[in-house]
Amino acid sequence: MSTELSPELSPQYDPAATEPATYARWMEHGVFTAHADRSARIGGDREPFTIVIPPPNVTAVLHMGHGLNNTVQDVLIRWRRMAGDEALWVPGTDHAGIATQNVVERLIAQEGKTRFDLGREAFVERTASFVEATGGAILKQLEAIGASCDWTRTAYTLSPELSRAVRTAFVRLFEDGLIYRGHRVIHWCPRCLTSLSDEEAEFEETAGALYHIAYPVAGEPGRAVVVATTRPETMLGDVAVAVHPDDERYRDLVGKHVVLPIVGLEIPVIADTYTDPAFGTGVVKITPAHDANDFEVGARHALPMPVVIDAHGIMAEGPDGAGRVPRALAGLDRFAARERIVAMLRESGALVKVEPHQHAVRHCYRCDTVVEPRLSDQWFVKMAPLAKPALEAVRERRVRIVPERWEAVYVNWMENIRDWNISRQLWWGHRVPVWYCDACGEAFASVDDIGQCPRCHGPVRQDEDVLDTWFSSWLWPLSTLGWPDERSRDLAAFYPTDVLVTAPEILFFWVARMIMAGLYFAKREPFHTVYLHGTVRDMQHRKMSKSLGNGIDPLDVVALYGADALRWTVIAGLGLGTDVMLDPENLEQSFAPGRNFITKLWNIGRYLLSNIGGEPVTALEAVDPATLTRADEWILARLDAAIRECDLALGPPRPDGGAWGEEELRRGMRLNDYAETARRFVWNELADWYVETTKSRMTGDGADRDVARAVLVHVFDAALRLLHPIVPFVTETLWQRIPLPGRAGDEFLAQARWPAPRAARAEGAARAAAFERVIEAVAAIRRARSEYGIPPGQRVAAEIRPGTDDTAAVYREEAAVIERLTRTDVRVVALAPAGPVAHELLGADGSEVYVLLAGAVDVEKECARQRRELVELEKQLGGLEQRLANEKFVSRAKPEVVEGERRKLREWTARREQLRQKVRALCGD
RNA sequence: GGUCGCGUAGCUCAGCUGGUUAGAGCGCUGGUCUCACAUACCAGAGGUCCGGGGUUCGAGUCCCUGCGCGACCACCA
Repeated sequence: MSTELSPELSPQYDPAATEPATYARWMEHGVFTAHADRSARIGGDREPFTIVIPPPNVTAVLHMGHGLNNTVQDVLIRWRRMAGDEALWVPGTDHAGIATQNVVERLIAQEGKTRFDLGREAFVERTASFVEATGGAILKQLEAIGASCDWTRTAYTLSPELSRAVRTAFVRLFEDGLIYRGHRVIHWCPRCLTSLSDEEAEFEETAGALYHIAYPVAGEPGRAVVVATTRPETMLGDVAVAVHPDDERYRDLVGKHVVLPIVGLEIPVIADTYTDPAFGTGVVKITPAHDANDFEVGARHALPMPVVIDAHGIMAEGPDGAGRVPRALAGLDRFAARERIVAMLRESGALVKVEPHQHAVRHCYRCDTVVEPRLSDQWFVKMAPLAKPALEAVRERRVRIVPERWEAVYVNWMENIRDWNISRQLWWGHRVPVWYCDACGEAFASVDDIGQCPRCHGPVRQDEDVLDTWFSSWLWPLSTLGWPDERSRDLAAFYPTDVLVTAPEILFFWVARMIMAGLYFAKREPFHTVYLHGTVRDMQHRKMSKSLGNGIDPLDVVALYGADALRWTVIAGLGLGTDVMLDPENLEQSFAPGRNFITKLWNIGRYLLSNIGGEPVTALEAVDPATLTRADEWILARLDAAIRECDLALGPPRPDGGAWGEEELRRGMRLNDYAETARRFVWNELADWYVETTKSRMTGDGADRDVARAVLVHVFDAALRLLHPIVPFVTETLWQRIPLPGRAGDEFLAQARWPAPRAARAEGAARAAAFERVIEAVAAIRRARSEYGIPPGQRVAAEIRPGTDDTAAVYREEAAVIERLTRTDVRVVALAPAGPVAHELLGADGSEVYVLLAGAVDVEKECARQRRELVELEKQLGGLEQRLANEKFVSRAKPEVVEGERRKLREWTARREQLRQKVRALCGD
């Protein structure tokens, strides 16, 4: 890992041996540590560029989704670090209330205990020590994939600092009247025994049944109304049936009563516009305690709200529910009760019919249990006032969402936002910072613990509930940088952050709420770009998941192919807005392209080091431009083009001014384009062409060798810089070895400057373009050789008839290069050879290449081929002529398009003439 | 039900505001162990751009429609 090691590289790159050591060196030298005082926002001379990690659950284990997500962030942060920004990537973990509590509950279940056996305090302690012992493992795993996080700033949502942020946020919202206690029907998980937010109760399409049940009309024997329900067990809690006020069929029933089957209670028929006359029978049962909509109806009509299902999903008489759960049903699980009730209804003849019914049922996002709507008291955040500025931030382009289409989803959600239930009946999390005084009945929200009632000094008790995990996550960009401490240097230096990289699934859970929190608490949106990347899927396009067993362990990949191969594969496969497909059955196929490319880089490095020699290398700036060969000019031009394309694919890094302009709004963040551009340059231009041309120059001595060495080192250095963000390990390792002119000893590629294109020189551009003629000639000769099946060992001759005087010089001077690359003797001639030849026509300037085969030419074959080519050309030419003859095209198309077509017409016409002559000569007609 | 997206080579996908002979990787075929690299090199085959209409001088690209997928949202019990 140091330049003092032997100049030779091992024949094979060994990532397993190299990567951990390289990472350790970066850490040792604090390469990833950001310095607040260097931020231009507080007087420094660097633009800050900040990313906060989407904190993985503290108990999580790295999976491909993390691999993808964090590689993307690392590419961006390494890019900006090299580009001269003060780059900060804040890592950390989320305490993950429900998820972690579930893990520990499962753990103690193995001991035959429940959390209630332990009691709250002991359970929280147990969980905390569990987290301490095993948590955060995922952060270590991130090191293995090369994540350049600033580990000196690692955060945790349940740390004392972040807890203070949570309490401060709560109290501020409470005091501003945006947090309130609500009594209503919420989503309840009977397994986790907690309420859930709307977002945590996920829809799942389910094939259920629609049960039609007859409710006899009281006092009108023989008459009944039929209601339809998917959850018959809730009927025990019915307090009314509702019809639409305009529904003629039932108008006379409104105000009368029906008899609730099984229970035997008389309940009123009410009129409410909530009822859809077109659905089912147009009569709907009203169960205020067990359905959110029915709750609204019940509240409108001041109906009682009897509870008939308890917290565990068991049929039981709760508040107001006395006498409603018959002994035969009491104690039954809700689904067992459903079956029993249906059977009872069938027996009594009240069950009219059962229809299959496809509908969306909500499930707990943590444990997948069917959610039960439940009447309870919860803490809510009023969202409308928070959503308004967050909506404006996106509309006014201070925040952009990439890909753009997610913007509409965001807007739609924001416009229809509902209040956020933030209390959870869990033990693991931030306890609601509210204290109650039983004596004076007051409730106090406070950042600091309250020991006694501030009013009457009586005893107080803290709210039992904890806050939704996302109530701490939504503060993440603020809290990790030191908020609410207004004097925090990090906050001043790095907030607002820049890019937020995550999956679309948590756009609402997290991203939208962070924007709201940032604007509310700090008056600034927390980032200017939300980059939503795709999902990692298998070849059947299924999400990778533990339960399907179709996952790929990123650490397996690292062990087999190295972190760089993993990173390369996910970045190269990540089109904007597309998913990444990987085959868990065939890791070789999935990751070989990455590994092969890294091997390619390694081998270029080997070539360079074994040919460069020990003498000092001249800096390119010190090389007299007049001594650059065409190949030199060409590769330097290609490098500049590659740099420009990469810059275009990646940036701009931030909006110019406070908001994104129309022009730049959709630019950048195309990481796969960046990867592909860099790969094409390194492989198809640098390795395939330029390196080949240097081989003969390296064996020589004198000035030209030094020029070649200077250019080769310069170009390879730039290539390594260009690629470092994607494949940091191999590039750093190689970079440490290459003999860069004027380098100090302890520098890292990770901190080296991002390459910039050189100032353009007309002379150089012309010479670079001339090298394209060489490439064409080589390709033509190779094609002819291949077509005639000439063994590589067999020496044949080729003659080139230049199209212009200028190119004549090019071929003469580059003949050696062409000979080397084709193993063919080359002569530049003024006339076409007399005898039969294997002939390949050139493009651009009309040059022709003849491959002389010592009498082995198959004239018939050659004739046929040239004929085919002529026919094809004439067809194309016909279309072109037609287009140019079309007045409308000439007058309406863009001038440069027309001009291009005219040029093409001239070239093709000349080629047609050449081809015709060839065909005449070959075919004898 | 609402909104949005997708359908281009065997597979995974690029193709920007409509304008050269539609590209890449993998796979496939043929040839090479050529002194950095067989995890490689060289050459090649393979596409009615989902179907049907339309706008236009010109459509893979824009519009309509059909078919087939997918995502997000949603109080049809």
